[in-house]
Amino acid sequence: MVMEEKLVINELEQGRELAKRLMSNLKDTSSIESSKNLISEILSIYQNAISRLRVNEDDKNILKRRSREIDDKDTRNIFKKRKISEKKTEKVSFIVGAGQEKGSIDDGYCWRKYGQKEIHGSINPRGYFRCTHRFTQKCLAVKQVQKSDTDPSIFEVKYVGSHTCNNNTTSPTKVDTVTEKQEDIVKPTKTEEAAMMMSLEDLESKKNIFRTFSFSNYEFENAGGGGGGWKGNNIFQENQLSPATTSGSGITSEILTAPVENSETADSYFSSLDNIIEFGQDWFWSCDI
DNA sequence: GGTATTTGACCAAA
DNA sequence: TTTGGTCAAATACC
Repeated sequence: MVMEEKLVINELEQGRELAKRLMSNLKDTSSIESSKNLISEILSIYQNAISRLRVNEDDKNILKRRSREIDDKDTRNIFKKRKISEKKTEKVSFIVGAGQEKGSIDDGYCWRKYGQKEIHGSINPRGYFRCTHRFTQKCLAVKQVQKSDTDPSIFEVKYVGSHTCNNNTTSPTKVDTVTEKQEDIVKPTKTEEAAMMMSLEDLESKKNIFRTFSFSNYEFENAGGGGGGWKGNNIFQENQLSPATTSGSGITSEILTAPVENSETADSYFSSLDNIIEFGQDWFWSCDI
């Protein structure tokens, strides 16, 4: 690990410890001054960490440029990564609720598994699914499901192509995707739409927050094979947002811890945090908390 | 027996 | 040559 990264981790750990102390302080209303000092320290530490990361990013960009120059001179020994498909895809991260590691994911459609592949650099294999009605109705929808390396409770699902079939599973809130004008993009069910936030090709963005779900009836790690794992009671259950950050296979999402009293909470929470970091503690103290 | 999953082989992209 | 995506025979389940 690079020295700079160690420093960042160290700073973030300090921040975490201070936040813990702050939390205990806040229980005691008499120590408001102490709490303010702690928050100032936390903000300062996070600011440092962010600055370091930004400097690192600049360094990486320089290295990338140099690397490209070298590539131009000699491309024979450099492995080129497969270009991302130009087809529009939709990537969604799902969190499987506690005790549901072998639970299921239902998105309102019937899927049939046609392959599984070990992915270079990933611990977990990627499952390949196509619409059950591929041959009967020439539905070309495909999806890829992979368990997150960093958090086994998270499934990363990539949809490719759109459903042209009429049939789907039992989801009563299913919307008709055929009528949608979004070519090549799978329209999620209304249940999903109401319950999650999706990101298109921009999952690196820190403001993309995924609402999370638990599933039933999805046999991702099919132990026994056979016997229709996709039919039955497909119930989406909305979970509380839980702290998790996933990365892997180029699919990255951030899921934020926040109370979900209403649907805007997570967004405003992140937005506030962002503002605090961007504008510093002066802004912070000028706000009513 | 019908249907779904598993898994090694094959192919194309980079 | 490596890797990701798909095919299809073998296998398992209902």
